[in-house]
Amino acid sequence: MADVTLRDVARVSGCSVATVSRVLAGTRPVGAETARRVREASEALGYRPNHAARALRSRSTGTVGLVLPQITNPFYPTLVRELTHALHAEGRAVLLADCDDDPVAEAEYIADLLGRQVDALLVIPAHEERSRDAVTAAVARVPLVLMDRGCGPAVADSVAVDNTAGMALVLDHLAATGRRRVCFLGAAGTASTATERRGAYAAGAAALDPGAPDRVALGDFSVEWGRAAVDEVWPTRPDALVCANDLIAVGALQRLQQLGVDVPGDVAVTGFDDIPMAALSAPGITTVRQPVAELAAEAARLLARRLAGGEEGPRQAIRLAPELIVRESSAPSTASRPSGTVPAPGGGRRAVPTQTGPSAPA
Amino acid sequence: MADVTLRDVARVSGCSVATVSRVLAGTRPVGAETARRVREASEALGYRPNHAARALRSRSTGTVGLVLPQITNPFYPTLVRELTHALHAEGRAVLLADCDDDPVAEAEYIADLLGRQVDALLVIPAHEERSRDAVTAAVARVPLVLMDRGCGPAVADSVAVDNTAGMALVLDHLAATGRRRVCFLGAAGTASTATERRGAYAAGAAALDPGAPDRVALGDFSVEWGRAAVDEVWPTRPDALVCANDLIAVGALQRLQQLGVDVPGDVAVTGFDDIPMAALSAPGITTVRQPVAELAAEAARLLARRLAGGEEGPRQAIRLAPELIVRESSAPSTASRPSGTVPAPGGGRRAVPTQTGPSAPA
DNA sequence: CTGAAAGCGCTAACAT
DNA sequence: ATGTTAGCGCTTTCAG
Repeated sequence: MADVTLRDVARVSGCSVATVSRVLAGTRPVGAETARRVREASEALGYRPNHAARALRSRSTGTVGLVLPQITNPFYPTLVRELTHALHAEGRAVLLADCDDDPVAEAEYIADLLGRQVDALLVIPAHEERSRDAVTAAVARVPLVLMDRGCGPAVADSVAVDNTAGMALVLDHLAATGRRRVCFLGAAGTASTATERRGAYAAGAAALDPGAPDRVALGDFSVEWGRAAVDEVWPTRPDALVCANDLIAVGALQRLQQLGVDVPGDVAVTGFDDIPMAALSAPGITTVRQPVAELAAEAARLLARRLAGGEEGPRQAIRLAPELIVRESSAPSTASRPSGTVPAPGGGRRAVPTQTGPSAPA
Repeated sequence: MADVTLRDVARVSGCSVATVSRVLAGTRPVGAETARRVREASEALGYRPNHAARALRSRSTGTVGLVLPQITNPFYPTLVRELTHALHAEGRAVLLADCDDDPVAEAEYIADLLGRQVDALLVIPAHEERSRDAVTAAVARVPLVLMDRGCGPAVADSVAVDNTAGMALVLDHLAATGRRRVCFLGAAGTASTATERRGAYAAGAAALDPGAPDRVALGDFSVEWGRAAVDEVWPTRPDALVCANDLIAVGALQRLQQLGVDVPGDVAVTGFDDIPMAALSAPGITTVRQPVAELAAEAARLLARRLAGGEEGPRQAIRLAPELIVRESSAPSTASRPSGTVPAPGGGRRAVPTQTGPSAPA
């Protein structure tokens, strides 16, 4: 309450402010007895360092800015949580900015955060191209790590899941469970998550069926698009819908159920990200889980490295391996129907089960 | 990049640092011509105020701390978004701390944020009692607004939805659609959201059925509990499950579907909060929508008031009215099935629809 | 190992 | 209306 300063601690412990500073920061060796007295006094007075003063003097605020496109995107809360925890563990605080998918707002937030002397920036760019200038400008001022999405080649250090590997996990799984007429419900646009996932689909789907790479519908990463996409592709009678993220999968599932289509009997549905809703949906959605805690830890590590080692060293692009989470939405089409369910009207061939756990690694 | 300071601007524009400061902050009248020169120089040099210095001197960082229990609780992302937008609009930045439902961590974050000289604190307390000391201590140092949950009587200004009114909306709706054997799936514990909602249920349910106030199962605010709670209450054959939040409702719905129970034919299910999942669930969940944007705006307003007007004025406890969102999960039990849907096997009586929009006010 | 002193960049008295 | 000056609380030379 009463703002206790270094001077107060110095007075009470009977030494100079310099000594107190050294004890508390551990910057330089201090006599054991003196150190004890200082710590005692500091404790007794309830001393709290004034970060503003410290920042002014040491040019470091112990603060990092986190700029993201939409906290309401269900993939981000978990990421934010892991990031804040990782950074707090290093004694840093997190300034949060939600730019609402607007690159202009994003640029303003970045500028504002730089003005507030953040030590570093963590950015999930809102747009592949339109975020680039602001990010590039920021990179020149502070360490900056890009997360989740890219923003041009080698613009900054980056950490993301290996989307290509994730899509391969899905396709392998579908192949192994007898699906052939797969079809991709993806997102148009240049976001790296969109391009990488659809690229990986195109590359891998040919192994299932020569026609598969062309069975692609592109919209955005939303539930609404998932619903609409089903109407677009259903006439081609696919036996699996590979969705570019879980929201699309949720939408697809809804529309299929509305149409009376049996999932997974008639068609399998898969997602990407493993947002909470994927597990809670009925049927549960088979998806690719991003290693969120590890992504956060890597980002924090990269930042720490730049903050310590200065600017040197080449840009790093870290890709972490995802994990396939198998749920009911992709149970083999050959599976017998669970009891308590009614056969769909369209009627489809189906037979022997192969084995499907609620969650199995690839 | 090159750190331009007030002095540089002063030198170039040919006046004193004080004048420059006054021009840029607009604190005091300055000659038009001088002001122009200053602004020009500042522009030309790319001057960026140093917030650390400003904070040290003026004892105001333009920063507010936001402490919450769990960003992964699906109700909070929207709130966080609205709060950050409201505060950014006033030129403040937001320091985020997720205490992971741990009052001890919460206390540490609060102390840390105070050390970082936040101008104010926004706290969603993790615990009704165990958060109190930290909050009380913080209230003595900076303006503080409690959100969503309480933390003892009149500890600080607070903003929350009117839980009692919300529960009344639900009960009225159920009564109007012919439900009588209602039953409450709530949360034990002393969080205000838990106590107020179950209190309101107990108070209002008697109007439907004398036995209703006693048909109560208490657990926590989770999907898992929703599932378990169904097993606990289903033997009493209720025709409506009033859930204390949407997560419980989602769990209840899942378990009911697993049991082959028809919703809303056999039983209606309602939630509270209107998290995104409530709309996306199948059937959509009837729920009570919190006026999130308004809650955020009120909180920002309260903070601004304290920040401007000093400490004076009595503590305010603002309660905002919620809105009932009617979805399929509570359609009258007499409703006919939408076309394109397959009859469930368990077979339940059902008939004419009354009218159900995807979203209707009470 | 410790103390004295010089600011970090800015704002707010206090002069003029 | 403008300039001068004194710090905000801390870290960090530089002496001792």
